[in-house]
Amino acid sequence: MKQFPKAKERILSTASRLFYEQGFQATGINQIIEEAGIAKASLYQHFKSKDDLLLEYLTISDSKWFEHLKAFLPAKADGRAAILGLFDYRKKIALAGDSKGCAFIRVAYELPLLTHDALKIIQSHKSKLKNFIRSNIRILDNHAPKDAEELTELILNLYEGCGIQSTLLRSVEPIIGAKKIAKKLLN
Amino acid sequence: MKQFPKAKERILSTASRLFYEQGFQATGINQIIEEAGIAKASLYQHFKSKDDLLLEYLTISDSKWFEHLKAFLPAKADGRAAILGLFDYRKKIALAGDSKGCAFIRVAYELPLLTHDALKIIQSHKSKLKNFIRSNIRILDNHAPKDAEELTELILNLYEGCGIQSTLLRSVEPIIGAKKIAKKLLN
DNA sequence: GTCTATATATTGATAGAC
DNA sequence: GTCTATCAATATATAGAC
Repeated sequence: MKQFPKAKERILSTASRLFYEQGFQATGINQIIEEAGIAKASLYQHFKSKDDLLLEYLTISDSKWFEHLKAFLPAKADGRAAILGLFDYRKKIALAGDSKGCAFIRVAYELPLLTHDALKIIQSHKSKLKNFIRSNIRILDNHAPKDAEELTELILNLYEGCGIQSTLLRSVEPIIGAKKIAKKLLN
Repeated sequence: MKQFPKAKERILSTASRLFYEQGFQATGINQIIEEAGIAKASLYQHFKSKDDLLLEYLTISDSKWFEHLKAFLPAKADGRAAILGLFDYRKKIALAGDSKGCAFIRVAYELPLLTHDALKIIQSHKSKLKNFIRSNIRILDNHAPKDAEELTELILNLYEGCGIQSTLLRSVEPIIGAKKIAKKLLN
């Protein structure tokens, strides 16, 4: 029988939590092993380096984010409802006590000299987000493809912009306001 | 006769450059003094701590940002031209070789447990930016105040959103696209 | 696989001479 | 005000016993 939770999983979940709450650089290996309750050598048994831990953190955060979005949205939400649900999703996360904004933006802005691998994961995540918006715009849009693409960019920027405002102001108001605007844009 | 540049100024400009290029935590006191060409004790003669250096960096960046914007915009630009100029300003900065995105967002996202003072400077900066947009919207807007405020938020989110996209993708295309959209919104 | 103990480098900050 | 020398703490990472 396998232990639950296994050491590797405990390390990864602890590191993920700390990376998000404090930032990557502000989180030391020592704090991770202490809070995970394992020895330092055990961490390096499972992860090559701290950077390796970051890659796994980003990979898992990416898949979890979309899983949770899917679980959050009403089963048959598509088109307009799906896009508006995206703002509700952001609002829900922002309201969850200790939100620090988008985890991927956090890492990208903290580490301007990011490794190629880490940046690729982040860009891939945001690309999938844009695809999500685009495909739902196309469902409802009866305009030319060019207009649909422009609306996609507008909604995406509105979404990212309100996330920034919300994080800097420590308030959900920018998200609420952005959703109202999105509602009109999608009429 | 005073030296030029004085030690304090050399420290601050070196620290500012490194904070922006590498991030705050990734920049050590040792690197700052080495590149500034002064002794460590001299740094602590002028600045109480590294956090103190951060506060001065943010304060100066704030005022310089608006100075440079003013200098960048055509003398009589107001209303529509001023807002579109804002996107050109962002584009110009993004094209300047080593751009790492908005300095204030960088700090806020890197340091989620920011001191009250630092966060206040950042929020103040973004508040001034919103005021800039709002006042220029009001010049051209003949709608109700409520609509003007909504348009202000939309433009602000569009501006911040394209900054994020541009930084993550290492491309100016999101800024160019956002300006096109802004142009239509302001018609 | 997990542990203790250690290695080496670097961190932010200070004491005290000049 | 500027310097050299040094501080204690912490960083990431590894060696080797069990």
